[in-house]
Amino acid sequence: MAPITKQRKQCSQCWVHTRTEWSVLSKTGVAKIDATRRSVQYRPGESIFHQHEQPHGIYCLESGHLLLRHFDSFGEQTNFQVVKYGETLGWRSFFAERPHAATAIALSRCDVCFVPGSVINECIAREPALARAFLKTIALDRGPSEALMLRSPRLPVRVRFIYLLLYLRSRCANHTRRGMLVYDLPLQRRDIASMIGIRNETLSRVIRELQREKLARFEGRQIMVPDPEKLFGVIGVKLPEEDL
Amino acid sequence: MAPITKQRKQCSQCWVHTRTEWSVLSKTGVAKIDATRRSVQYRPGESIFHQHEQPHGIYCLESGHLLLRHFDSFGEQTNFQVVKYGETLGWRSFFAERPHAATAIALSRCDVCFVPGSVINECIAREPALARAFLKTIALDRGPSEALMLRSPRLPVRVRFIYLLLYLRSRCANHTRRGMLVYDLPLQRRDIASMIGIRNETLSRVIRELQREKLARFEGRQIMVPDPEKLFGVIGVKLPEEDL
DNA sequence: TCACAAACTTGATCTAGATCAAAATTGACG
DNA sequence: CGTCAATTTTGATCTAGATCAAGTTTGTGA
Repeated sequence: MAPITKQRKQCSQCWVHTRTEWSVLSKTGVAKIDATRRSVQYRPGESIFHQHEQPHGIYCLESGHLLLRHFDSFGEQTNFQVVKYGETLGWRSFFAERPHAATAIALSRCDVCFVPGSVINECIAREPALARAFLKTIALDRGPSEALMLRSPRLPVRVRFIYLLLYLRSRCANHTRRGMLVYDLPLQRRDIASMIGIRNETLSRVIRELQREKLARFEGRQIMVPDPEKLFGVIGVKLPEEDL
Repeated sequence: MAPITKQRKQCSQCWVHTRTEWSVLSKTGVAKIDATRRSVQYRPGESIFHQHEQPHGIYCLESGHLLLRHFDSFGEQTNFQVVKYGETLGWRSFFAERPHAATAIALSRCDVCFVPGSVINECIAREPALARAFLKTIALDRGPSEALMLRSPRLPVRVRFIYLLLYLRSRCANHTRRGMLVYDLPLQRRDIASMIGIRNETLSRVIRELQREKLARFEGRQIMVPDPEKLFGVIGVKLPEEDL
């Protein structure tokens, strides 16, 4: 089935616009983007762009979650990023002027806008604030330290998994009033395992262990963490005050 | 011993200026930077900035090599980048507006210029081309795929090591006319091991093995690769024509 | 050029996590 | 609601690479 293309409401009225890099743009800039963007809906499993393809612009995720997945020459695949509604994607390859290093796969129903590169280039030339915004986005994206923690082969699997939960917190978790952290994962076990470079079976065992230690409860795709401070304390990370 | 501060020749006459992001700047821009930058010389082992420090600007490496090293909360350290003369550094944290995620350590005698953030901000606001240049730099920096190959715990150590050689090629290797690739590493064995997350001893064994297979010859800090195409073929990477 | 420390290599074990092989659970669809 | 396929869990082994313990080489400074 081909993805569904439809014209949506204006950018200036789109809630996403206020939360992304575009928010720094002038009205003229937004109008220019609005005039050329294209909105497409994807179903779970469909892909938005493919590894090795030449990038032609930047995407904007209006709803849903998606996954960035890299295939290497050994046939192994690694998921290295979850993208949440309200984020932009595809900028790294676009600004690097290199083929995409990953494939973006919809995890749920996704509304995605595509903004052509030519328009972005124009806007950046005219409004330095947009460049600043993207500079910050790229600079923050999985800064070396975070990537290092998730993948360092020297760290035990359970540590890497807890780091992953830390990473996923802002993307698929909510706090309840009792301070409990609740994840609604858009991911299967296999996808989770692939994010920290381990096998399915190993993930199962780690989960069992954390469950036994009462650090977290796992029910299907839901994870409940009764005491986040305790869980993340295991990896020596203190959560900022406002997060508890 | 305190690092040596000295005033050097003008930026406009510095060979580095022509090869970095600054090259896109107007004369006025360059002059502005020249007026505020500060040049410092470091000896091997000295550090240029420290993990957790707040960034105040961007550095420019005029000569020498340095290493970016990350310390985690488990006391492990990971080297994740070699910076070569003619490159800038410190931009990621600067643009992310976050503390440095790594410490920069001189591997050899290094001449480093520091450009204060306020001037960079001014230049970027005035000349979008500079923002573009940095966007490209950050976007290219260890794009996910490269980082993934060097650190993926699923890849055997020998594969990660060959990927490391591929990565280091542009930073500390030269081709001879016979097509042989010669590395002059500014790194000790332990530093190399730390870049791919393995132990010293394991690195020794991998080296011995590659030597035995005649894929490379190791003499101290020099590595000779008689047939690069063959070596990198092991990891399924084809070098672009112009590199052979 | 000698002596001591640091860096590196080698060999012998040990173990975390992979791999293999079933079972158990979940889910999708008629 | 029942059936079949996909996903996940569990258990039993196996192994790459870590760890531990000597050696050996290299480098540095008197």
